[in-house]
Amino acid sequence: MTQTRLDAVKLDGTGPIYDQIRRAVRDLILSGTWPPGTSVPPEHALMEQLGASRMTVHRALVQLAREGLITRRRRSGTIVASPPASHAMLDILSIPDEVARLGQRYAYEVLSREDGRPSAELALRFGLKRGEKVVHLVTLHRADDKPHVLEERVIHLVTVSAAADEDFSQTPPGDWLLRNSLWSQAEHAISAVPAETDDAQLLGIKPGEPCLLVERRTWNQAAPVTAVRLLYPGTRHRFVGRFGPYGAV
Amino acid sequence: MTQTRLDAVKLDGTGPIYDQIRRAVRDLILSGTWPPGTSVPPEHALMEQLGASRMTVHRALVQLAREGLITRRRRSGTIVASPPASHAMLDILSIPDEVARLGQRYAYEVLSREDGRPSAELALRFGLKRGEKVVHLVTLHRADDKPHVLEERVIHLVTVSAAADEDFSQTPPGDWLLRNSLWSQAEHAISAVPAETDDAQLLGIKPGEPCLLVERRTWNQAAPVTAVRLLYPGTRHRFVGRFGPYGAV
DNA sequence: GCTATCTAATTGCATATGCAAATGGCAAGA
DNA sequence: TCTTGCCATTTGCATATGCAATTAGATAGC
Repeated sequence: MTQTRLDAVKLDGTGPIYDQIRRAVRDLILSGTWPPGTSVPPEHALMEQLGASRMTVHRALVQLAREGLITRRRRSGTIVASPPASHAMLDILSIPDEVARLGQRYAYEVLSREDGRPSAELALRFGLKRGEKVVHLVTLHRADDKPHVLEERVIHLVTVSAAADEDFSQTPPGDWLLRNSLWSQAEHAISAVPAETDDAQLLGIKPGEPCLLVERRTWNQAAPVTAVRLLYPGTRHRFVGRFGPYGAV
Repeated sequence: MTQTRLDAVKLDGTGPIYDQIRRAVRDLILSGTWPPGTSVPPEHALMEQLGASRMTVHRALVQLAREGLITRRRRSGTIVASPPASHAMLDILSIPDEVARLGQRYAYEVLSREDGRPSAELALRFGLKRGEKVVHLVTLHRADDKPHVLEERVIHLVTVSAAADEDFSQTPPGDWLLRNSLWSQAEHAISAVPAETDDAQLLGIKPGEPCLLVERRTWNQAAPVTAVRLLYPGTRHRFVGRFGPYGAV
């Protein structure tokens, strides 16, 4: 359990007090200053430190709890929650988990790796600037030995410098990043494309067969972290989501 | 502005009072008793009717407002919100809106319609029981005159009986349903499939070209409402979503 | 050592109170 | 008629207070 520095909580004076508190704590969590497992100061302490009433502090923390950033228990106190490993809707971030959920055996291999500045073609494909140093990886994931998804990824070394010293032989890059990087925003797009000849061969399908292409880019406070293209054989794969009229269920 | 019957709000005695109030109001909204636009009684009135303090009523309503079920304005009061026409992530429910967002001109035509009990093939495709009476529609949506998406839909008459008397010449079935039916749950799946010969011709592409297939089924309290298959030419279409580590942004 | 009991820390909930902010609608005035 | 200003209604926010529920950790008893 990490020690918490109380004076790290700073209000900015704009908007309602409860919301200032909420944002202050949220920012400490999202910035990584208070990593998952950190205990958040009790309402009492925050109340004194900030000069607000307990109910006001309470309101901020209750809201953060509903947003899933913290978990609270009587007497035990409040701790920073771990981000959910997989995401609602269509975004399952861990491919090993995804395969396990299908009840199949997972395996993967790194097909290629290049470090350094991107080639013109690579920069174009992932929208990189030529100067940015990246790790470029191609990985094939298998389920019960059959090709499951082909992953092509760049990792920005300026944001995730540790990636230079990791060989990804034990942990696939997506899972490694989940544990070794922070992200605050992601964007992804899904489309259907025909398989290129090379990719088709790797996936064990015919060229031109439909594939689901998931492209995802991830940032931490405007700094790029990673970008990935996941190519799924379309006839074998589908994304399922469940929701209600006012939001995800 | 619909008149609101105050005594419709009934607490069930289980759990915190603020949550009883929240659920009571929520249920009145989701059941359609208070349709969108209805004005919710002011905090004062609820406070007296329920014998709770204003702050407790307030807490319930504030939470419903954050969930998007109601909108509140000082002095004007609180009204039931309209369900968002389009949905976060990948689910844009209104195809006219989707096309308008691309800055293109929208048009559509109903290619076929059959009412009654489904054929064996249709029942299989949509997972229907043979006895269920449905409307079966095939609709082609165009953007700037080019085929945009091919829609095949069944509407369950037992749940949406008004569909029998609607010819869908003015409003496409998806939009008509948004206004003329209630739903509480939906499930959708996205996959990539090759275009069948017939579908390819309608969409103006070659047979076997990749398409994005969105299959969505919708229920209201366990009763099926509608099921739809949307076939998008894959190379022209993509779904985009944006989110953060703890949920949609 | 093990168990039952107690204590106190911490969050959860509800109430009462007061003031602030926004604004629909009325009234007065031009 | 049109505009301006005022008032009453309604929600928004913050505080103070008190008690309930949970439970980690200490203590006492065996």
